[in-house]
Amino acid sequence: MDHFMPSVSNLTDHTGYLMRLVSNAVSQDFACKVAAIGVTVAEWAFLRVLFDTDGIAPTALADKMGMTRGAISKLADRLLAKGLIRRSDSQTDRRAQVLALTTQGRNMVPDLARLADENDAETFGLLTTAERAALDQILKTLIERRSLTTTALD
Amino acid sequence: MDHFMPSVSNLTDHTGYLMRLVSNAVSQDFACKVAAIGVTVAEWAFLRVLFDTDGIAPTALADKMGMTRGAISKLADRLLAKGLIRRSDSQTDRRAQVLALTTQGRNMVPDLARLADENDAETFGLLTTAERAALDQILKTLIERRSLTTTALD
DNA sequence: TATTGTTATACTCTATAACTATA
DNA sequence: TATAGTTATAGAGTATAACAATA
Repeated sequence: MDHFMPSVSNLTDHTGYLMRLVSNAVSQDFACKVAAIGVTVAEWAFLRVLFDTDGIAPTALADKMGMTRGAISKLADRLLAKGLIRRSDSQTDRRAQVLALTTQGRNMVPDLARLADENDAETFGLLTTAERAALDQILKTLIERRSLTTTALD
Repeated sequence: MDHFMPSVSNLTDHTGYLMRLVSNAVSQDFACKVAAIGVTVAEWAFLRVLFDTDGIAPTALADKMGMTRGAISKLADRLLAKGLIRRSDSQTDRRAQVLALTTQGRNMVPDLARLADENDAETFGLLTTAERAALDQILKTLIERRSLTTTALD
């Protein structure tokens, strides 16, 4: 007499689960590092985009970052309160706004970038050069195929 | 006259950033799928652990899942309200409790596991077999080296 | 009518710590 | 005193939708 054993996959059978484990750990480590400078991970990404695309509209930034306009609005409020960005009215469209870095904000970006470099090195430095290259390639493949082009991929 | 150009790394130069992008997208997709059954991603993991380790204490579960006792307590409240788990007092230690699946909860796990399988296939099926194997291996390496043994890795 | 940006609401997840009851 | 579990608080992130002003 056979028992039909329903095969129930383990959590760790799923690549998505493994990735969430690693990703959350890396993000939390990074969050601790940037917290020392007084910003969050989302704020760092916001500032980094403005570093290249200064004078961007909130809606455009939302598209670029894969966030809603409401979320961008709240983030902008916080960064404004911290004196890291400026919010001004568009000259051409009286509904629209323009977001830009303050001098303080702009000066902070290289420091934050360095922390991001460090964090990446600490975590992924554990891998061989080949493994690391493979991982980057695979992640970029997934991002492309799934059109997760939150921030233009170079 | 040289300008010293401070090199500021891009967001996409960081493996951690790429991974967060992919991981968040995968998790959100999965969250939508399991929401149809009425649970969250964290609740799925909770139920899946109980499926193998029925009758576990909250503190032990917190250790196993890499969460605080407070977080486990809130999760347990929700799962209790949904009728998916049972909470009883330990026989041996009157401070301690025992968490176990209800019949309804146990019956739900294979369905959830199937959704997790599907979600994984949809996302990582885009990769070649070799790429997928490499990704799993690399993630497991990172989890081991960083001791992210939230749930025992097989 | 559609779009820009803000605001309100709500929910998940996380972290810290105060609290009780028991050991 | 240490441990088991609960609860309160707070902040980050996410999502939806109502709203006022402008196009």
